[in-house]
Formats: sequence, C-alpha cells, structure tokens
Amino acid sequence: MTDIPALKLKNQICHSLYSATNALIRAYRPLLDQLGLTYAQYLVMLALWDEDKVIIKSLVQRTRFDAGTLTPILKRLESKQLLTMVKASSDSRQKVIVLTEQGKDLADRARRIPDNISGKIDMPVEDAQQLKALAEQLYALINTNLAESETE
Amino acid sequence: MTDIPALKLKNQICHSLYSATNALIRAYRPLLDQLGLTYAQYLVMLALWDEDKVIIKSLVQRTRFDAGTLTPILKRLESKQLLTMVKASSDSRQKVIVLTEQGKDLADRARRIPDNISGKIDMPVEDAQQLKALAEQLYALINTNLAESETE
DNA sequence: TGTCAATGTTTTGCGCGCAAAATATTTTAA
DNA sequence: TTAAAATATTTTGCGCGCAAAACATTGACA
Repeated sequence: MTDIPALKLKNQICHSLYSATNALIRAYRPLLDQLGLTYAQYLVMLALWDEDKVIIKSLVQRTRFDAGTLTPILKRLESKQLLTMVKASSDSRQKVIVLTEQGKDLADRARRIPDNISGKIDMPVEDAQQLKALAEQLYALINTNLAESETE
Repeated sequence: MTDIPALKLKNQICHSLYSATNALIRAYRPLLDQLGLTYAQYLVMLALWDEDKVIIKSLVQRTRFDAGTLTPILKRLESKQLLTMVKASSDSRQKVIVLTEQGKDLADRARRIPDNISGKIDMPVEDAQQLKALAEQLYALINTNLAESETE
C-alpha cells in the first residue's frame, strides 16, 4: 500500500532491534526461571554482583533502568531475601542496597547461564561483539543527541 | 565482587541490546505522541500500511508480536478509529483487519518520522545497516535454535 | 455423524518501562 | 534562619510482553 520505502516495516532498524531483544529475553527465561529471576531482576543482580552496598542512584546509572522501574524490582528482590535496603546514615534520602548471603550465593548458580545462552544461540563471537559494540554506539548517540536537543 | 568475566554486566550483549532498544523507543516517543500512537501501535500501523485486509495471524508473523499482545493493541487502534476488525466469511474463527480512511491518512503524517529520527540520532548509514543485519541474524539464530531444542 | 484434535483469537495474571506527580530530605542563598 | 531550589526515591497510571488457560470454530477420521 505504502510506496514510501522509509515507512516499510522491513526497513526499520528499530523493528529488528526490538524483536531481537525480545527474542533474546525469551531465550533467557527458562534458564532464569530456575533461579527464580526475571530478566530485569537478573540485570540488577549482575550489577550487584559486580558491586553492592551502593545507593539506588548508582544502580540506576549502571543498569540504565528508570528509577521508577527499579524501585519495584528492588522490592521484589528484597522479598526474595536476596538483598536488603537500608537508609544511608550520611544522607537519609538515600537507600543503600546490600546483598544478603543468599543473594551472594545465587551468583554461583548463575555462573553457567552465559555459556548456556551462547551455546543455545551459537552466533560467531566476532558478530556478537560487533552487535554489542554497535548497540552501545547507538545508545551513546541517542543519549548525547537527545540531551543536546533538550538544552537548545 | 564477582570475578567471573561472563557475569560482568558490562560484558553482556543483552544489556547493550536491551538499553539501546529502550533508548530508541524513548527517542520515538515525542514524534509518535503527535500521531497519538505508542511505539508498538506504530509498528502495527507500519505493517498495515504495507498491507491491510489481512487476518491477525498474518500480523502476528509480520510484526513478530505475540498474539496475546496484539489483540489489545488492535482494540486500541480500533477505538482510535484507525481500523476495523471483521469476522472472515470463509472461516469465522479469523478476523480481518481493515484500515479506515483515517488509518490510511495517518501514513501521510507518519512520513517524516523516519528522517526525523535518523536526523536526531545521526548514526552513519553503514553502521545502522550493519546493526540491523546483525540484529536480524540474532533473531533468526535464536528462533531456529530454540525451535530445534523443543523438538529434541 | 459424532468425537476429538487442530487452529485462530481472546483472556488472565504478573512484571516491567516510563512520564509525571508526590514525598522526604538536604543544600543554597538571601 | 528561613524560604526556595535541588536531590533521592516512591507512587500512579497506562501500555505493553508473554506464558498459560479459555473459548470458538473448523477439520479429520473412525
């Protein structure tokens, strides 16, 4: 119907990116189910296994989640006894996220997930790395350019 | 904390892909707001501008949306008077999606969106095309490999 | 011809994703 | 020192995203 090439669904980068991301999350699901985690919760736990005892703002930056998204995710992880949230003594607006022993131990069970996923998908390593690099580039471009257009 | 490189958040392709996709959707939002569409609704409209008078199953394949996701999206587009859903005469399990005049006319107003977005983001064309190709490759790999593992 | 499997679509329930508003606390500056 | 601006987090409201179950209709075949 439409003869405008740029409006063709199959020419949309965004559609490819969108469906690939969703497919990837679906591929993770059966593995994460065994840990009792959703994909978003897994990303937060990855960040905390890197470094915990951090305030929420730091997690917002590292996970790139919206603060309004992160709050309920943290509450769910807390109710699973994987972490605790305590008021910071220095600034009581802040909350510090601390992994419990259970939360730390979960890292051991998560170890096999990355290999398991790459085995399942079987994309050449160079392609996967390039995909990651290009996605990072896109993320950076969007954020710098959108930030600029707001201050104009 | 974790010394397992594969468990480092910054080594996760999925995190880059995930945050780039979400950032891209955020970049679309102000443009799509002017058309009264969400991003998912826009993808469905793109598919219908390509070809309408199709059954839902065909839209599921082309948009790669889950059927359970598509139903409420179609209802919202119907309530915006952009399309109608009519039972197929040949097989009354099926529903045919037909664009209204309003729905067709919206394509004109959507024309400037692709250029507007690429201007906003300003990624080299070759990079963008390669990103799209790699995302398509990933999507295809996940789907073939997951489909296989289910029949084993 | 009746039963049962298959197909197309909708519903349900839960967890994001995010803009905007609300809340609580701290900092700034008059 | 106090009012106003800034900062950190939570809440609200809406729209997905999707697995699983439900529902309606059709097709297969004994």
